[in-house]
Amino acid sequence: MEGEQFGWGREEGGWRKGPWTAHEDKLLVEYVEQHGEGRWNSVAKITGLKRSGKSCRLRWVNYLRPDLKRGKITPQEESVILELHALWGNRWSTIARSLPGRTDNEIKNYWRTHFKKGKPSKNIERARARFLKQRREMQQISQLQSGGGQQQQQKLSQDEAADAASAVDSGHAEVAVAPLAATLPHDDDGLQIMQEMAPDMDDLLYCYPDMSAYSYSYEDIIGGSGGGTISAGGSTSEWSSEELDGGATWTWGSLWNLDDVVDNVDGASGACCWEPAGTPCCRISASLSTS
DNA sequence: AAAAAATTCAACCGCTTATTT
DNA sequence: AAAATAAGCGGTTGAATTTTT
Repeated sequence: MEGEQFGWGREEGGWRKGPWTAHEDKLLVEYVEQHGEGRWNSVAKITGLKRSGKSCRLRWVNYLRPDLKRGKITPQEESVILELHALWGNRWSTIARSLPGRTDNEIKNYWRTHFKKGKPSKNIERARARFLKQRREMQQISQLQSGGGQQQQQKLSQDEAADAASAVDSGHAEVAVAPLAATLPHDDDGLQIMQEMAPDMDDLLYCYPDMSAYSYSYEDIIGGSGGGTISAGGSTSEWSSEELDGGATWTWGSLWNLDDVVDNVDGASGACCWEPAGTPCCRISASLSTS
């Protein structure tokens, strides 16, 4: 008999259930090699495997298929997921069609564990905490050395952040985003946090090393849909975000790709607006550099 | 060091849609 | 044309693993 594995691998109504054993996988793979995909109910008849057709199909589609991509979702794939989820909602299989080698199940799991509203990813929260802490420390240091030749970049963005803070009261925020620097904090997925967009808003702008960027926005900012543009180096990219299943208290702000923007782009800028009356709009102006 | 809490993700369920008989 | 069977979809579950206390 093949490994009567512990756990919930059980028999029920004639069908085996629970985790698949290596031997079961082998039987299924051999069946597909011989008969092709489909006709899942005959797997049991032909191979003697005690699994329902439904179970066989699932195992093949989600795990055994040779064209599956294994390993972690890449930052690029993540952007696609975010982008398409904004567009299509929970149409996982539709989204999966744009991600070769990834299954709807995998994408659904990824979304739920990383972006489910009201539950932003631990990684991002950790990175945020690290970022805020570092910023606090920086402020203390620059107070101690007040007058000293502190990094211009830092000064600049602080000044502009102050501008933004006052602008936010009138419903507008304009914030400079500091150039990408090696010292910026990053989270475990390789995200780099560039700068808070607007201090009053609980909102961060994230940027990948490859210069694709998106922002996450938190509850008190938004409850609806938004959209806007960001442009740099002569190319403009539009973005929009739908409202999540009515009355969302949390959603990501949007994303934009600067994929086609290369080399020392200065003065990238964009604007976003959120629909529900009374919610603040913010204008983003970024200064990005790839070196 | 151990226990508890949190996270992950493979696999399940019920329902819908498509295909076959 | 209708019933039966298969495939496909999305939400949910829970054992195993990882992280935190």
